[in-house]
Amino acid sequence: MCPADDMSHSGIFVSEGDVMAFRRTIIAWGREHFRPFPWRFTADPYRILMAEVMLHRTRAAQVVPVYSKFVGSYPDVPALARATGEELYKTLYPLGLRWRVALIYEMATHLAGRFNGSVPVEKEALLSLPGISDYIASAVRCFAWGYPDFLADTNTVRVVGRMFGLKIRDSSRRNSRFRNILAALVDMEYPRLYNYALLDVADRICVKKRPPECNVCPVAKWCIQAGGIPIHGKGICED
DNA sequence: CTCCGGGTCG
DNA sequence: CGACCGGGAG
Repeated sequence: MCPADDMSHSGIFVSEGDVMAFRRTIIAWGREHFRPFPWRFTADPYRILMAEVMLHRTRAAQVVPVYSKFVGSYPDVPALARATGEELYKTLYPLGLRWRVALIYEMATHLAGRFNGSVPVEKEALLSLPGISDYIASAVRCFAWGYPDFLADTNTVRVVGRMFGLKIRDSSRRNSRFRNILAALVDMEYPRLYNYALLDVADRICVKKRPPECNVCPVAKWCIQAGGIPIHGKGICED
């Protein structure tokens, strides 16, 4: 029996109220350290979807100029559907992963053909789009419509892995224990702010490079790695 | 579960 | 050099 199967008795969180305090704390920190990427100032699901595809295995800073040029040239699905492959290739080339050019082009075809030029809100429909899996589907649903979907990527998995002392592997973002924790932690009232904050903590504080910045981490008191856990920490769980 | 992708920048 | 707000193939 590992921590996190029940948040309130995980040894990390002593009660549901403690979980709420965690959410409030990370959101408060997130508001002060919000990274102002251009795709964070729109609720247009099309633009958020395109941003997430561009962010796939690509540094956010590298995406910024390409994203801005892209939405200027193709502000909506019809405009994208009219684009030529050569135009798209030139716009997206600086991002690398050139298979994304064909993917985005194909995506425009699906959105225009099957979804009347709009981005579907249902998880199943999003997952039916080419190149879209759990992370991007959830990110679009949360950031565009405010659904409290959890985000499981290498960064958020690293944060909860350290918090709960779970061994982090390449497969952890698809592991049910990690996913259950991430799902249980999401703030149901402010999911956008919460998920932005979690991503920003992962990027600015809980960095992959060791050691992480635990001395300035806003949620260190709920983290085994940071030496928080006041009373009965359950220790490391291997698997 | 493991492995790969790509131009770009810290 | 190594790593990047993941997804699909093997």
